[in-house]
Amino acid sequence: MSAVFKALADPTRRKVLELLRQRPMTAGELSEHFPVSRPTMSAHFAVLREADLIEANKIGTSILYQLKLSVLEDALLGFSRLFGIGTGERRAAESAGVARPEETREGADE
Amino acid sequence: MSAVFKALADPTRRKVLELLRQRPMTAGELSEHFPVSRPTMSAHFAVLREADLIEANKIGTSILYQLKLSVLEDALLGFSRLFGIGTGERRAAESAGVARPEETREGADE
DNA sequence: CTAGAATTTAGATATTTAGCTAAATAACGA
DNA sequence: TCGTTATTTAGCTAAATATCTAAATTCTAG
Repeated sequence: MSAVFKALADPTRRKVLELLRQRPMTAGELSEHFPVSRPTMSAHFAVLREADLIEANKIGTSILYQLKLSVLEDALLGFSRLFGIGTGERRAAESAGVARPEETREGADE
Repeated sequence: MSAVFKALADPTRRKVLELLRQRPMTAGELSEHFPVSRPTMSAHFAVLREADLIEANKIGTSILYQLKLSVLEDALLGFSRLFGIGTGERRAAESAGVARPEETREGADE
């Protein structure tokens, strides 16, 4: 999981994932969306691969990258659940011995 | 949002947030859970404060840290929604050629 | 006011990271 | 085979990060 969050820490990599949400794209196609060199993009792809967030498939001379949505989903939901955030039940974790209630945010779910 | 993901990239900081989910704790109390020095922990707290994920309140000679769950929630849900993960309807878009000509929104990042 | 406790700031170092250019690899087509 | 295209690997630099020890800050008690 640490690898996933590490990968998500960089804006370029997050945007790559967003692009891949639409459809698989080659390394070159993805690179066109960013103002950095191809080798730099290649390094970003390597980090995303390392985190198992994308999958590479050689197609001729190109490499087609594809989002592994389930991995992203597992990491995000898994972490969110630790805090009662998201699809799961929204549990009031804020009401523990807090001196002053300064923000009663609600209506997330449930 | 970038600051939040940057903050979440470190395991120590993620664990601090988890601890604070249970109840507010002082810097010293939090530090006891980790094998690093107080100044190092203080730096981690600064990153979390910078990302607006925690709030500091001086209590006597101590500093009580408190999780700002809504900020974490907004970041996590906001990003998840970009991928159709979580609260919304999860549609199976994992298979390759989905390619909806739906003009997907992007650039809501950073 | 002085001592002590909790925390942060300062200053230093080692590691990691993001970026670059140039070169290597791989797959194709002529 | 040769040249072209797509991508990665190598090698480098600059900046950011995580860590430490020592010193400064802030607050409370006595």
